[in-house]
Amino acid sequence: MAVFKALAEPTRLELFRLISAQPGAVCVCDLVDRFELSQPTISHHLKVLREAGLLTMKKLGVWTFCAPDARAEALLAEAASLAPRRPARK
Amino acid sequence: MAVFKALAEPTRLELFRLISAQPGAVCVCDLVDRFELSQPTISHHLKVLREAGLLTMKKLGVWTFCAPDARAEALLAEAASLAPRRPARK
DNA sequence: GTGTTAGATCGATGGAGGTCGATTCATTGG
DNA sequence: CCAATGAATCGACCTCCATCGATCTAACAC
Repeated sequence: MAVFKALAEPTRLELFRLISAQPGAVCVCDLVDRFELSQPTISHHLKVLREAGLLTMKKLGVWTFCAPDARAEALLAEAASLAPRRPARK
Repeated sequence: MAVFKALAEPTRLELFRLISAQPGAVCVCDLVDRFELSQPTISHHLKVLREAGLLTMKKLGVWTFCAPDARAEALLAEAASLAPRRPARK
């Protein structure tokens, strides 16, 4: 369950939220501007999200764009399936 | 999103899986036997899961029993709602 | 009372990981 | 060619946390 480890970090959760909320792809340079963190740190977090199957990155010229991975939906659905079908007993 | 932090730890994920899979409540002593970890460590992980709203614990005599919290289903559903409705673009 | 057992709490330790500056690579432009 | 910019990688530092042994508390049996 790499999804849990990836989204357990507040910055990564916010990164994924931002990228998921955008209709199109987001440039990495815009993400670096939005957070008060260094560029290497953002790059590191994006790598973790990508390796978890949550993001895809596409390089266009000098810029790199991020978008939700197609597998993200299935991964999060699988995470939600951990919930017990039967409610908790007293 | 304390749920992500709680389930990011492999031992806690397995603990929650075990407890969720059981139809009834599970005794803490059985959990300590099942894992090759010390009793304080299991106790610590159960506390984290409980504070995240995933588990409830009920003391009966000398034993303490664990069961999924009623909020667990909603918490995991909220986590799954992070997925973008629109699939990723190229 | 004492002894025993289940479980929580405390303190210390070691490792994992988030962060940064410096560097390197890649691409574009002059 | 060289310079500049976007982004990744590297090394080091530092904080957080998983883990343990030791201790403490609670509940039961005697």
